[in-house]
Amino acid sequence: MREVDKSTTNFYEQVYAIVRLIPRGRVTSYGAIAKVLGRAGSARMVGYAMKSASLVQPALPAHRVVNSMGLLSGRHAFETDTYMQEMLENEGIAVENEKVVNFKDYFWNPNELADEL
DNA sequence: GGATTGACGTGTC
DNA sequence: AGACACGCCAATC
Repeated sequence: MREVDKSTTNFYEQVYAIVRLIPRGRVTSYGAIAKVLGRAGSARMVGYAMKSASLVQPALPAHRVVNSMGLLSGRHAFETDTYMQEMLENEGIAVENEKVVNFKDYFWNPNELADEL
């Protein structure tokens, strides 16, 4: 676990940094990201940050971030409510009924790259 | 500056 | 299995 800056301003940047590191064809959860940031249990903050991520450039692969159940909870924040699903399917991730199929199998743990942060 | 809100998570009932 | 409750903490009103 790398030491993270406690500055709240950097909190968003930390989130963005991790999201950008998500490999293609993989997904992760808000809780996992929050955990890396030392805010385990505060996954809401991650989601909140992601909401503003739409304004960040380059655009983040936010479609690869879902909740712990693999549900595309943030799909509605995209240009179209189907954009997120289509994007995931385009990367080889099956999405059924608004949630990732075999989510556990596609799950990417950001803790593995904590050293690079 | 207190109250409300939220792209969540885990535990109970 | 599905519904409900509570905690978390920054941002926004």
